Amino acid sequence: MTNGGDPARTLALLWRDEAAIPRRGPRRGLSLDQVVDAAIAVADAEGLAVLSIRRVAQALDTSPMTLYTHVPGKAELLDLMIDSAYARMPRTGTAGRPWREKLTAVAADNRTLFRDHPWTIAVSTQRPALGPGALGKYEHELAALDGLGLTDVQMDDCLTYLLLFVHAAARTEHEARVVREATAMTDEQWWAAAGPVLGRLVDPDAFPLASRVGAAAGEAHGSAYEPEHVYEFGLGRVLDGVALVLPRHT
Amino acid sequence: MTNGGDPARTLALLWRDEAAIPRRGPRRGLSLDQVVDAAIAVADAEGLAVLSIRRVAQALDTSPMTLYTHVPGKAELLDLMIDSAYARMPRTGTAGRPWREKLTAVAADNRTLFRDHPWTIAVSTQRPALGPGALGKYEHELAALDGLGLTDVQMDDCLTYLLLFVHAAARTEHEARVVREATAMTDEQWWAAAGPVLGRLVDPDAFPLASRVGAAAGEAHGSAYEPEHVYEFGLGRVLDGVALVLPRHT
DNA sequence: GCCCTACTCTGTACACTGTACAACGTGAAC
DNA sequence: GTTCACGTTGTACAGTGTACAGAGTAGGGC
Repeated sequence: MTNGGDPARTLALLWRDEAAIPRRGPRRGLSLDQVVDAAIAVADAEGLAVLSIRRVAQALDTSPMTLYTHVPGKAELLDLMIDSAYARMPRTGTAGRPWREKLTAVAADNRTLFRDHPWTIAVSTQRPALGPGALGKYEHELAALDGLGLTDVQMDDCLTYLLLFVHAAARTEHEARVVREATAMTDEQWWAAAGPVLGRLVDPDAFPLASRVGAAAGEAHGSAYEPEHVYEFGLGRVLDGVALVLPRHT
Repeated sequence: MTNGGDPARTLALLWRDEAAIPRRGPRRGLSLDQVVDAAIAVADAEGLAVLSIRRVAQALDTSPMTLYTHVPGKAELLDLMIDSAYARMPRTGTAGRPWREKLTAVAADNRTLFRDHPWTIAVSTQRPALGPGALGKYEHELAALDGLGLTDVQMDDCLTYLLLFVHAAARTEHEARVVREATAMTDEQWWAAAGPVLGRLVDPDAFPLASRVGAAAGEAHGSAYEPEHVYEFGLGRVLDGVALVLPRHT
């Protein structure tokens, strides 16, 4: 999705490198920040699927091709959007608190990011666009793992693992909401439509465990996936897993 | 991505409901399985981004609109593709082995699925298309958690948690490969291009932890994300986390 | 054996995407 | 004052899912 072209060009944009801005020609009618902010506004309000160059240009009351003088392409625009979202996301201060609280706060901050800007869930973070936002985020999150007796590599491992979980949980939660809105059907309505047909087509005795456990899980949390429960259960297991890596298991 | 229209219609297709096949009209030149298999072949070979109704029709040497007599739309086609992949994925037998081995095998089988059919990573599994493949998969995976003293709800929780991790790990691994191929650049080449520019633009003292830990992690596993390491480390933590849920911690 | 009609197959059409390209006007540097 | 780098813009291309309408086919009822 992202990672468009020349890394050097993208970095110059991310860090607003003054050496890269041209000295000749007409004045620009728009600043880079205006373009990025408009793109974020569109993505927030209407989703990544609706985000298009034409749509952003429309929001800025200019022509689509004008944007290409500010940004090399859509991929780089996404890089800039992500870094801007990183720079503005919450960074809860937890200095002096127990490590479990610190990591819970890091997870919560990331969850807030994914909820406020669901489009961040879908863009790749491989070869991250290392802008000021991404670096500030990484620095802040590493602080939660500092001083626990972990090696540098272990700190990175644990953080990667934690964020992998939060990202995945946010993705399923977001998918659930998208499906609900796209089908204009709650899970209850969906099951009401699917259940009887399923009952007619499939023999429960052929899938005894699936029938029993599926029914129990469906009854426990409202019918299907309960994102809140997935997150709470998962985060608990993640922290338990990390605890065993710490020199003093606390 | 998936979850198109009428659940009843989709279920009838998934279970190949004979009551739903029409009795009148000309003979069809194609079977549903041919359509699904052709779509899977295209997605395997060329990726989900290239998978289009026109492309599948071309592979079957027919016209695009013909496919719509077999399948209501692209969403339902994806449901059918997924269920077919589920039905054919490996199900390693681990009866009588310790629970850790069982869950490791479940994770490995899913990882194999995601590697053999990377497009399965990107399609939503919310409100899963409950076809024979999905049910068989669920039944088999629950067996790995049976008899450990867990409640039904806990069995579902632990399985969901494990699969969430494998899915997320597979996603980052796949993204890394896509980025590498799309940019025609190895991570080393990318860093060689980005590193010096980054060094010129950013002051390491402003991000002390990030600089130190990032460098250590980059040096430990080749430059950036090492998917194999992420998987091994993560799976270990997942199993440690699950262990504490078991009545007898073993 | 015949007809009706449910069905399959297909070409065309619409609104949408990212962005290459070329033409035109602007304004800073020499 | 001239030059030419640069910003702005309209048009164009190849692609997407699928609605719709027309044409041809064959099973069920008589």
